Formats: sequence, C-alpha cells, structure tokens
Amino acid sequence: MGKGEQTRLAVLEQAADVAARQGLSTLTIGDLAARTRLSKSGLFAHFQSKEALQLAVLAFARDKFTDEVIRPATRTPRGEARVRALFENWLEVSQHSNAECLFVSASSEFDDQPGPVRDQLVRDHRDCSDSIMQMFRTGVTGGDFREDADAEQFSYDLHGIMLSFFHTHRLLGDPRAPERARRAFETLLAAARAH
Amino acid sequence: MGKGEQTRLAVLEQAADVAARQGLSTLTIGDLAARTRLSKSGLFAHFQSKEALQLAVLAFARDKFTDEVIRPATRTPRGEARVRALFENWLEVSQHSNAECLFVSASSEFDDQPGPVRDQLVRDHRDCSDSIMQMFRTGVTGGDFREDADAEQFSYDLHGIMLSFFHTHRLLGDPRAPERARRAFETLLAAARAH
DNA sequence: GATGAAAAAGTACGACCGTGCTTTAATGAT
DNA sequence: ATCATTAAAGCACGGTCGTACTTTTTCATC
Repeated sequence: MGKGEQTRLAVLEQAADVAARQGLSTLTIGDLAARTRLSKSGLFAHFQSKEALQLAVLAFARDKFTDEVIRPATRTPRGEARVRALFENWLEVSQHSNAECLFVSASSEFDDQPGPVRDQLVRDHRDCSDSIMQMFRTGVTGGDFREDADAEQFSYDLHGIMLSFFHTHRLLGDPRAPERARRAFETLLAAARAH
Repeated sequence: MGKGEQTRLAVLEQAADVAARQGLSTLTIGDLAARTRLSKSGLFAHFQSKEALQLAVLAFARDKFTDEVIRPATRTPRGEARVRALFENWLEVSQHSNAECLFVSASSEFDDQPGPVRDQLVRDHRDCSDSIMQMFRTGVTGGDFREDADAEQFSYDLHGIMLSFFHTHRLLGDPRAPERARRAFETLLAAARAH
C-alpha cells in the first residue's frame, strides 16, 4: 500500500467518525484537514469533489459493516443461529463503533435530496436488506421459521429494532438500550419460529 | 395576532418543512429568508440567534405533533382503541406532512452534539414516550393488555416501527411502507394483548 | 391623519466554505 | 544516487455563513 492510499484511508477513518456524529453533509474539508493534520488542498487532492468524498466515506463504512457484521454471520450455521449471529454482531459493533449510525443519519439527511449520495444509500440499504432476507429464508427452508413467514416484513422489523436502538443508545444514552433491543429481537424471532 | 407573530409563524412553517428534509443544522438563514421573501436581517430579527431559531422550529413541530397525533388520540376510548388511534394518527400524519420526521433527522444529527438543541430533543422524546406509556398502561389496568406487559418496551418497539416506516417511506419510496408498519403494529399489539 | 412603536430592509464584517492553480517536498523504481 | 512520479502544501478566488449596527418602511392607536 503506497503512501497515498495510506493517508487516504486515515482521512476516511476520521471522516466516517465525524460523519457518524454530525452528519455527512456537515462534514467539512477544512475541519477534516485539521483533524488529519493535512492542508486543505492536500486533503482535497485525494478526492475530486466533496461529493466524491461523501461517496468514499459511504463506501468505507459499508465495507466495514460487511466485514464486521455480515461476513462473520455467514460463517455460522444456517437458519436461526445465523440470523441471531447477524443481530448480535450488529448490536455489538454498534455500541463501540460509529460506522453503523452513519447510515442512519445519512439516510434521514438525504432521503429527500436526489443525487448520487442518495442513490448509493438506497443501494446500500437494499443490499443490507437482501442479506437479511436471504439469511431469513434459509431459516424458513431449513425448518427453523414458519413456512408463511414474510422475509421482507422481518427485515423491516429488524431495521426498526436497530433504529430504535440507536435512538435509545445515542440520543438518550440509556444503558438498557441493548437489553431492549434483545427483548424486541427475541419477540420477533418467537413470532417467526415454527410451532 | 400582530403582524410580527404572523410572519414569525410563516417562517417557522417553512423552516420546519426545510429542516425535515435537509436537517436542522443545514438550515440556513439566507435560504430561509429567500423562501419567505424576507431580507436576511429582517428574518434574523425575529430570532436572536440561529440556535434560537432551531429551538423555535423544534417547538413548532412539537406543538404540531401534539395537536395532530397525541391530543386526538386522548379523545378516543381508553385502552387498546386509544393506542391504536395514536398509531393511526401518527402513521397518517407522517405520510403527508414532514413535521414528524424532523425529530427523526434532528435526533441523529444532534445525538452526539451537546447543547440546548440536544437537550430539548431528549425532553421531547421523553414526553412522547411518556404519553405512549401512559396510554399503554391504562390499557393494562383496563384489561386489554397483559398484566406483565412492559410499557417501556412497548414504547421502544413502537418507535422502532415508526422509524423503520420513515426509512422505508422516505428513503426507499416504498408504497407498501404503511402496510408494513401496520402489520408490525398488529403483531406488537397481539403480543401485548391479554389471552 | 399624525405619531410613536414595531417590523423589515440595508449594509457591513470576519470567518469559513469548496475548489482551482502553482510550487515544493517526499517517495519509490532504476 | 538519480530522477520521474506522486503527495502535500501554498495561495487565491468567489460565495455564503451568522451576526452586528443603522435606516427606512409599515403598522396600530389616538
């Protein structure tokens, strides 16, 4: 990895952290340059525009999410166990990292602002949702979940649990947030389970 | 109502609309002045600072939410019917107005940014949550819901359903978002119901 | 309709925004 | 060790930001 790529990654790491806290659109090149001890123009040269920077940050966060949440889950046994692993990874990572809630804040920032960023957010959500639904469906064919269980509804509900978790955890600072999320998840699983 | 109050309200209405779309912190005085056909300084005089403007927008949206969602529900019969009315009002209003999702976007914007705005957001959430819990509890004492049902968990779950609805409705533009929300809500009610 | 009060506009400010263009410094392959 | 390439810095720009201060216009009351 060359020097360029190295600092580029360092910038993105900082950027993802800031963006998760303050939002993707309040992310500023000057501020980011100060944080990484680069000059404004030095940093800017790595990306070609602010929008490209935002997209790069999004890609960075997405890779991190895939590495830390999705992929580990796919290495556990199919069915309920895998769905459960996905949830636990998600919850665990969300507590000590900010990468996840970048998507939460970015989504409400750009949900009414057409452009490449919004398009990417939609794609990312679809991908994430597809992963969840696929895991759930293998649980249906494997007999863990009811035949008539609705995978799309499950994905909707699971997202709701996680969104409410972010709210409770980050805004309210409620230490029982993970507990609440787990109880909601158990109820959701129980409703989907066979027999 | 004097002229001043009148334009102040017009400004707030616009501001709430913009803030719901683009976020409370990207809300700009210049842009807002242009939308209301006021001069920057003319508009600014109504508030004393940008932060005061943000707080005023928040108060405006909160009043609207109380008027359109909370209060109408309290005029329906206690118990499950009232909880159901709350949900339906919330869902209905959220589809054609932006006032609601102002809180959603603002919460993720300010969840890590200490100050009066964040403090107000926390208070608002607590108030909303308290209303939900109280309605739920009268449903417990009235026999609609199980004795051991957890009101706080119910509030957590309901918020999750609504947050996921905003996500699905606004970001993805999915027309089935209300249907998904309703199904999730029915499941939630069924789990809480007595027998 | 005159007059004092309230509302809006005008003007100016320092700061920071994103983004070009040019120059210097660091890097890596030979 | 040399030298082309690449990374970073320097500098400048037009704009917009929030916020003061002053002046003009509009309003309500008698």
